[in-house]
Order: sequence, then structure tokens, then C-alpha cells
Amino acid sequence: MARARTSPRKAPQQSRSQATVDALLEAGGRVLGQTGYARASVNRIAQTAGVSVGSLYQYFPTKEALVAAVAKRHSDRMIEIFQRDLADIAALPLPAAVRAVVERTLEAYALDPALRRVITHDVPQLRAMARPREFDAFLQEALVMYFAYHADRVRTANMKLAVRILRTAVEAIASEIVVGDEELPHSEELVAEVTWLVLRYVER
Amino acid sequence: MARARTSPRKAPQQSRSQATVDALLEAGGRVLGQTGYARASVNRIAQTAGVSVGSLYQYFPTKEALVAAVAKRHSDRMIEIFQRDLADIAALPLPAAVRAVVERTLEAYALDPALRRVITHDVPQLRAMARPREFDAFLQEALVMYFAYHADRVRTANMKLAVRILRTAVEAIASEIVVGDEELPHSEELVAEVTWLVLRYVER
Amino acid sequence: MARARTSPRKAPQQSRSQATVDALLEAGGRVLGQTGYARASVNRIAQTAGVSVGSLYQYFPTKEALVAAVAKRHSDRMIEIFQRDLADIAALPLPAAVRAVVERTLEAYALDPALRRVITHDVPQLRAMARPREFDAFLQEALVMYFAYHADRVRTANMKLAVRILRTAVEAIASEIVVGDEELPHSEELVAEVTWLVLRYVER
Amino acid sequence: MARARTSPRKAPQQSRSQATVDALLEAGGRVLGQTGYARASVNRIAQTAGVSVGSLYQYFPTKEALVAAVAKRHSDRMIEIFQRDLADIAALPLPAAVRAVVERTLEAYALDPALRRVITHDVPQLRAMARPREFDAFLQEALVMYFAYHADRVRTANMKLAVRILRTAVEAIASEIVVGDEELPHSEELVAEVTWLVLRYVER
DNA sequence: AATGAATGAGCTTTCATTCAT
DNA sequence: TATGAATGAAAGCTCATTCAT
Repeated sequence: MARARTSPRKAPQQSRSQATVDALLEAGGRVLGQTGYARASVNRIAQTAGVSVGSLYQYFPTKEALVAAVAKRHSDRMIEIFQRDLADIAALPLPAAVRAVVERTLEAYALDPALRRVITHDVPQLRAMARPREFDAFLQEALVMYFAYHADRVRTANMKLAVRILRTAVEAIASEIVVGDEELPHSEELVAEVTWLVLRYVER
Repeated sequence: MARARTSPRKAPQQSRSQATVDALLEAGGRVLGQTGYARASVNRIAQTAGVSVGSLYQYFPTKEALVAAVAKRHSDRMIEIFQRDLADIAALPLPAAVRAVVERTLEAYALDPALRRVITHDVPQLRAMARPREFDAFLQEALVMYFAYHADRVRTANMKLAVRILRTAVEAIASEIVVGDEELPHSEELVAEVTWLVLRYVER
Repeated sequence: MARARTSPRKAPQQSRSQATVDALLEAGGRVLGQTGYARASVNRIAQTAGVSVGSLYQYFPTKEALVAAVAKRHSDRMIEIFQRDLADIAALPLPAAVRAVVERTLEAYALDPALRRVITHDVPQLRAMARPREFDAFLQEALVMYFAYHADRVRTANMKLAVRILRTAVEAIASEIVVGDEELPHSEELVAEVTWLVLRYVER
Repeated sequence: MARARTSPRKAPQQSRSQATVDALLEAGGRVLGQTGYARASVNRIAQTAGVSVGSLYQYFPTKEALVAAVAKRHSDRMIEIFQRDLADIAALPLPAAVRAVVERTLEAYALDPALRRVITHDVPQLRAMARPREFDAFLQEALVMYFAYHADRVRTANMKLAVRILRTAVEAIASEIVVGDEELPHSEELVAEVTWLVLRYVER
């Protein structure tokens, strides 16, 4: 009865519903990314989705719930990009592995960086919702494990803080630079520099 | 008529006016930091300043102008903290200098991080206003010059990108960690790690 | 097109339809009584009835029509309770007869008083629909006739006004007190007092 | 801080404000009485008052608070009518006193009976608000005291229930009949009948 | 016949801004 | 100059009703 107001209202049962939900998530992501949270009114989102407000509220009990769903979807996609062929990386030597991780990270953050920024910064109290931070948490875990495995070549003192610093740094670089620059993110130059930053930081 | 709508409406010339403006900026900073942009209504700010809305609009043509002034004031204070005794640093050897810069940067970002976050992330459209970025620009300049001076020990290829990466990284670390943690920002540990990050990155 | 919008849309002819209509009336009564008119949405009623909104509109052209049907059903049941063995009463001496009528009246009003209250007070415009007043009209008639029959012991001047006053009084007592109190309505005390009120009022 | 949301927001300080508040209460009473609670939208009330919605919310934090204020105002006026020269009545003999009380009661209920009905019946959960019942409570007290004083001629067993029954009866008669009929309420006929009802009921 | 997805007018409430005093 | 009452567009959200399936 006292359902959490940030979880979706009901699961769509017909294919028409699914299309509506998809359109809403798509439109939600676009409008949020383009206008920011404050100006992303539910009416505007519904209109962009080619759907009425009523339909929006049929599936999401509040604006916040819709935003949460948009955030989750985006986070899932980032994780998906990051994880593609991830197993192969573990076998690589450290420098190559770090480079590969940096590439994937940049690529993941390059997926709709405007939306990413809005989700992480612009949304007021995405309450009780670890959702959008999911990718961050995932990355933190993965990195700590990986570095622990390479403990022979990597400084292990204060690993948690070190990874937090690294992750914060790379995330900021990825999103800031990705937002400001068109070509840079995919440039060999940027990858090389960030790889260098990470490698030199973690090496004993 | 074509007055820029984000510049103060008029320069206060009497001391009473100055006091009013100060109270408004002070209140603006406090309310913004505590409640975020969306809930920081212009009435609330005026009330906190002990002044009527009418008076507020005597000095600031729009809410945005007031927020811009608050942002500028905060940026100025960060620069002031950062610059204190800055000349002395130039003479230090690289590691000590980097460490000193890191310390100051963390200190500067620790000045009202809540307000900082609101200004940089929460305020719509202010982003394009350059104002709050003033400190960042200042830092970029200073670092490029400093590293250029130490060209013998520092990788100079692609210096602009390198400094941008570094600055982005340190700024993110400073603000993210400063916001999330009470003790960490002032800890020897954090300073040491960030200094290490920077030094290893820039060294040839 | 010029169909009366408060009459049922069609008479259900199959038993399945009848079951659906019954479920809707039942659910309508329950939801109305529990939540009041404003919060008794048509979707909620349909859901409670285990039926789709579409089906509801198959049998009732508007929400108002459904509510009217619910009201009629409730009124019918009140009349049914009141009339049970009514013929036997006519033969009783005045005091016993009045007492019996009072008992039945209280009993009739005790049938779902929450719903009764909503129907008589909470429903906008339904007031003019006469339907829920049916029981009142019935009672008025019955009392006038009964008292006329006992004209020897009863004041007959202005009988219509007197009965109207009496009926209003007893109805109000029944519904107000029934709603507010759990035990009182069925208490000997209340019956005795109301009987006394009526008897003393009508006696010459 | 956690001000009750049903109390007025602020006291008007200028005469202009007072006029606005008065207009709102006046319009609120009129619109409520004419259309019932559900259709009495704040916009409609504001419009009827010749004022903007914003102004309404300057003085009343919610629709409920406005309605509460309207209810209180109406209750106060009823009490005022009822109490006028009330002291003189205490000295009268029982029949004259009862008659006077009946007259005043009918008169009080005749003051805007439509509004009275909406307030007592139509407003959903006038929460935590004994306000509109104030007149009822006042009347109950007054009657118990008066009858206790005349204990020699009045049945005193179960006085509280008796007065509750009486009050309910007279209130219902007053409001029901007042609503339905134009002349009746002020007629000698009605006063005589109701006085008779009360007197015969309470006399030993 | 029955379903339930879709609609959109209408609701209460907020807040940047203006202007008579 | 300073005040604060007044404005009204726009926000999030609900719900009676329709109609394609």
C-alpha cells in the first residue's frame, strides 16, 4: 500500500504500454539532458514523448520516479558499455589493462554526458536512491579487486582512498571534457594522458 | 533598456546601501547553500537578509543577477585564499610547491562547499556566465606558467591538456570529497595522495 | 442523445451482467462509505468490484449515475427494513406503535450510516435527484396516514408540518447519533427517549 | 516553524490587506454556499473576491485554512445572533424562555443555511478543527445549564443525552426547513410547534 | 462484452516580479 | 528609498471519460 513513491507505478502489460514507457524514458532523458531538472516539466516530457501527462502518471507516480527510472536506464547502459568483453582485460598486463579500462570509462561517460551531469548534479536529493550512483559503485568495486590482484606492481596502502581519488578524477575528466569538447574524448591523446595519470599514480 | 540583466542594477554609493547589498549577498549565499537553487526563493533571501523584496530588486534586476553576484563573491574569496602568500611558493622546489598548491586548492574548495556545489551544479544557465569559472581559469593560467618555468623536470608536451586534466581532477577530488567527508579534506593522507598524483603525472 | 444521464445505461439481461452490476453497486457503496465522494474515483470502484472501468461505463453512463444507483439501492434496503412486519404495528396501541416505529427507524438508519451520510450530505447535486430522499417521502406518507387514523388521541392541526418536524428530528437523531456512537443507537435508553419525544409531541 | 496548515498564514498589517482578507472570506462563504466544497476552487474564490490566487495564498496557506476561517467566521456570527440579549432570557419562565431560545436558534440557523450545510456536511475532514462545531458545543453547554437551573420542572435523568437529542432535533429542523422553505422559518407556526416539541419533551 | 491504455481539463500551490503607498 | 501587497504564469498531479483492441 505505502509503495515507495520513487518506484514505477505498474508494469506495462501490453506492447502498447511498453512503447509508451519507452517513449517516456527516452523523452525524459532527452529533455533532462537538454534543459536540466528544473525546466524539465512533466508536461514537456510527456509532450516530447508524444503522450499525455495522464499516461505518464499511469506508469510513474511522481516526477521523481520518472527521473529515477531514466537514471537507472542510463546507469545500466553505462555499465553495459563498460562491461563488454571485460573478462578479456583481466588477462592483460597492467599498462594495457589500465588503458583498456580508461578507454571504456571514457566511452561509458561519453554516452549522453549532458544527461549524466544532470543526474549526478542537477537533481535535488534523488532521495534514497543509490540508483544513479550505481555505475560509480560498480567501478569502485571492480578497480579495487583488479588492483588487489596486481598487488606486486601496485601501491596497496590505503587502496580504498586511492581508488576513490582515481575514480573521482577519471569520472570528472570524462564528464567535464566530454561535455566541453567534441573530438577530444575519443582522441588518442586524451586516452594516453589519462592512462599515464592512472599508471603513474598506482605504480609502486 | 538593453542593459545586461545579470549585472548589478546600480553601484551602491551610500554606506547604508552597501550594508543592504552585503546583507543580501550574505543571505543569498546562506540560503542557496542550505536549500539549493530551486527552493531559494527571492522572498526567502530578502527575509533572511532582513530586507524587503522591493529593496532586493532595487539592487539586483533579477534573481539570476543576485545569484551571479553571490557566485562572484564566493569565487573572489576562493581566489583570495588561494593567492595568500602565493609568491613565496614559486621559489620552492617542485614537490614542495605542488604540495603547497594542493593544500591551498583543498582549502579554497573547503570554503563553503555547499554553496560551491549549488553554484557549479545546481544553478541553471549560470553555467554559461563564466563568473563562477573565474577561479578555474585563474588556476589554469597559474599552473601553466608555473610548470613552464620548471620545464626541466616537467613533461611539457601538450601542457594545456595536461593542466586541464590535472585541474579537473583536483577540483573534482576537492569538491566531491570535501562535500562527502568531514575530516578527510584536511587530512595529511589526502594531501599526500593528491600531491603524489600530481607529481607523478607531471614528472618526466 | 437526450438520454437522462443519471439513469442506468441499459438493463442487464444476462446473469453475468447482473453479477457485474451487483459487484459495482456493492463496491460503490463500500468505497463511497469509506472514502467519501471526492476520493471515490471511478477507477477505484471498478477495481474494488474486480472489473474494468470500461465495464463500469457499459452499465452506468456517468459516475453520477452509478452513485445514484447506489443511493437507490441503499434507500430500498432501508425501506425494506422499515416495512418488515409493518402491518402488525397498525393494530398496536399508540405508545407501542410509536415505539415500534422509532425502533425500526433507528434500525433502518443504522444500516451503513457512513454510506447514508455520504449520500445525503457529501454528494454534490445528487440532492436534487430525489432518489435518496425516497425513504423520507415514504416515511412522511406512512406517518401522516397512521396519525390520521389515531385522530382521537393525536393533535391533528397542521399535521403535515408536525410530521415533517418529527421526521426531520428523528432522522437527524438517528443519523447523527448513529454515526457518532457505537452502542447508543441500539440502546433501550435512546429508544425510550425518542419515543417519549414523539409521543409527547403528538399527544393532544 | 511547523505551523499548523489550517491556521491563517499571517495577520494583515495594512488596511488594504484587511480588505483583501475580508473579500476572500466573503467570497469564500458565497462560493462555498453556492457550489459546495468540491466545486469551490481557490481560483474561483479568488476571482469572486476580485483578487488573484497569489493574494489568497499570501493569507491562507491552504484551501483548507481558508475554509476553516470561513467556517469560524460563520460560527462566530451565529453565536453572536444567538447571544444577543441572552441574559434577559434566564429570568423568563420556562415556556417563554424555551420559546425565545427556539426563536434565536431558528434565526441563527437562518443566517446563510447553505453555507452552514456545506461547512457541517460537505467539507471532508475539516481536520483537527472543532471550529465549525463551536456553535453546537456552545448551545449544548448553555442548555444543560439552563435546564439544571429549572430542575424542579424539568426531567433531569440522563440530561446530557436529552439535550443532545433536543439539540440535534432543533438543529436539523432549523437547517432542513430553513433550506427548503422561504417563509416557514420565521412563521409563528413553526416557532410554536418547535417550542411545543421541546417543552413537552423536557417537562416532568 | 470486456479490457485497460490514453486523454486532457482542471485542481492546488509556488514564486519571480511589479508598483502603489 | 523602502515596503510588502498583489499578480499570474507555470508547476506537479488527479480523475471522469473514451475507444482501439
